[in-house]
Amino acid sequence: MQQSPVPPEPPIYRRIADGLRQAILSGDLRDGDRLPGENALMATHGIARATARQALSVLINEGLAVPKRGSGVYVRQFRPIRRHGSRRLSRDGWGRGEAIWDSDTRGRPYTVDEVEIDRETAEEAVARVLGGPEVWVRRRRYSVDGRPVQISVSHFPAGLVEGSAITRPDTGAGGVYARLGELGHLPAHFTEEIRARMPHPHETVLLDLPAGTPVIAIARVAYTAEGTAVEVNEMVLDAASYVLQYDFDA
Amino acid sequence: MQQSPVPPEPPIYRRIADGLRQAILSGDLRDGDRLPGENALMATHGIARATARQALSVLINEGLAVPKRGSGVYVRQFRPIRRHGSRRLSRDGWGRGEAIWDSDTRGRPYTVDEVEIDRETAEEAVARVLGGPEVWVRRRRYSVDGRPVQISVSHFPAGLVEGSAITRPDTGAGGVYARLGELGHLPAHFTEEIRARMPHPHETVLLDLPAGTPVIAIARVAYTAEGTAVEVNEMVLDAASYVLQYDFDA
DNA sequence: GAGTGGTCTAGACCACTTA
DNA sequence: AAGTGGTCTAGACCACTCT
Repeated sequence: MQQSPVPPEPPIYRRIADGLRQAILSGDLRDGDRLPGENALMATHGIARATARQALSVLINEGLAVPKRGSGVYVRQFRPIRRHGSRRLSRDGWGRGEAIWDSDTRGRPYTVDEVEIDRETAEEAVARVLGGPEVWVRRRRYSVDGRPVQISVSHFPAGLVEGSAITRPDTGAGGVYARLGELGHLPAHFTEEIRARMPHPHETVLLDLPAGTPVIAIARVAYTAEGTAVEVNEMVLDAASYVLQYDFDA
Repeated sequence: MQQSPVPPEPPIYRRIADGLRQAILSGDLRDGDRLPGENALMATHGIARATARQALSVLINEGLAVPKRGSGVYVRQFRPIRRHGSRRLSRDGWGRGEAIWDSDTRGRPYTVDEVEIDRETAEEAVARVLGGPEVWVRRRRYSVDGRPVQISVSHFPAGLVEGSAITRPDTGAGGVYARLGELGHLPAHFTEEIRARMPHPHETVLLDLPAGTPVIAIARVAYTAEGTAVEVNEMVLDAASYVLQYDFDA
């Protein structure tokens, strides 16, 4: 007897996860809806508890569901903020200015906390770009609707900003860029390097991230018109809260 | 007796995961090294197998380790490709042109496969941008060093490219943009929207992604100088294989 | 108090890799 | 053949949420 090559059945936990994913992506289960819990899955599929948990953990690690202790597992909500990088100023919207992805374009108010300002010795990569290891560092965390969405760590060459408002909590009107301008080092060019990865544990805490949420890491360098690097800003964003947009010419 | 508030000990599996993560991040365990396996963790910590697995699964879902059946769990390797978005042409490197993150800047050769070209009815968001649902679609997959790193799906307005080489596998010298130029629709402006998320199952297969790897999704729209959208390109990148770079003016 | 998810034990059989 | 990770069962105790 010739056996035709049968595609092997996926394991039970995966078939269950596939069904639930389908229900979420098709819209049968909507934002915030409760998924069948461990007990429900055990009963309806006749499986052990560990197997039910495994099925749910697939969706949780995919970022599609969020577990809430003592309550249940829920479909994850999603409403990203749009962050503009290079924005072409000469013409505001090309074509109809339509975006591919939905996002919340209203400028939702954000709050800043966890402000820390220190004089430090920078790590090697930052020191290399800024031309020396002595830096002032401004750390802060941004929240929207009371939920943290971004951590930001800015580095400035110490010799350049020493004594200025940049080394103090309140930088005054216009913020650090206005102060850099007054010091004769107005940023004119930017480079942004972007990566995505799973968060480190301390980022998970600071951004209150559920499992299955990647972060977007942006390393932004500001240069003066003369080409001097005057700021290195390392940002870590909750990937579920952001859409980045860059507009540029060919 | 007054109890001072004791910080609760993390669970065993988490303490083990923390230790292993520390070993990885500190460099004690390097790229490709083998981690202690399930049996080793059971013996040295005196725990059940499921607990050892849970500890390892933390690192796997963080993208720090990769399991290989029948062999072991290994520290994940990492050497991203640098992809340039808007590149400032007038001056090649600002400052010393130093980058924050390591990356492979040599232009490694890539291969293209899974090429599919079809005439389709586009989904709503794409149709809205392109001004109609009738499109030609070019799907392809890029690999570097034999490993898939990117999926790309390009949409072109059917009425604009009908009959041109864009509707055929071989687009000729200069590729689709050269052909668009000949048709009088040379792209002059681009918009890129960027998101990061965990991959969908079919993306996991196409990109051969281990657990714990996010993807970067880029939706790129090309516009002519007149502002007509002539291409919507939706790319999905293995986040572990890429650093995106954007250069722009203030 | 009942139900939920979080952690953990002690087994079992399997497919796969390595030597 | 021995060792590895992949799947699965059948229990247990806990902290937490909901009503």
